[in-house]
Amino acid sequence: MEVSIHPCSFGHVLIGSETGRLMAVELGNDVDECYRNFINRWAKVNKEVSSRTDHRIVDQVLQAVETGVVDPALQVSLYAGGTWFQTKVWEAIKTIQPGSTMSYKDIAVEIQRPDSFRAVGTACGANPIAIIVPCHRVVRSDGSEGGYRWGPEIKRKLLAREQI
DNA sequence: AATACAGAATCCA
DNA sequence: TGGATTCTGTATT
Repeated sequence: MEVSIHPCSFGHVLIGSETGRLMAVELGNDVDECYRNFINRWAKVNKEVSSRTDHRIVDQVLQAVETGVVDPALQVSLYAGGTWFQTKVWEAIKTIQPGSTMSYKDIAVEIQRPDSFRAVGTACGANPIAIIVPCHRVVRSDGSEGGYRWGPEIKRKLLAREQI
């Protein structure tokens, strides 16, 4: 996987890609924190890391991070390192449109496991592709925001800028 | 083997 | 209105 780290309006963002597809997006306050998050998340998957950069993907991700608009041509891979349950959750999250939200319960129903809403929360926290897989659009069924792996402030900012 | 989580429905006071 | 109880998948201890 080709990994690079860039400054952005949320601090720093780590971008990982492989064979032309986006594999990882991590946030952090500085380069160290980004890389630590990345290592922790991918510890179980034996992946080679190179510092080569896929400029096309980096450009697409940086634009998405800064504007919230994701280039439809961006190829994303959800199938590396997650359990079956997590993969289903991420697939469901990816279909949430900008400006709209779903509850953890909604996601659970969507993946045919209506009682696993609590586990859905855990799976969201394991999302390897920040912002592009819009786990910030998953909120509590009572209307409150719920938690966020990279800090509730970022979740609030992301939701606020998408309000139609 | 037990606990802790980015949640939610239900029961009971 | 608010606390305890139960449910679920994973990681951590």
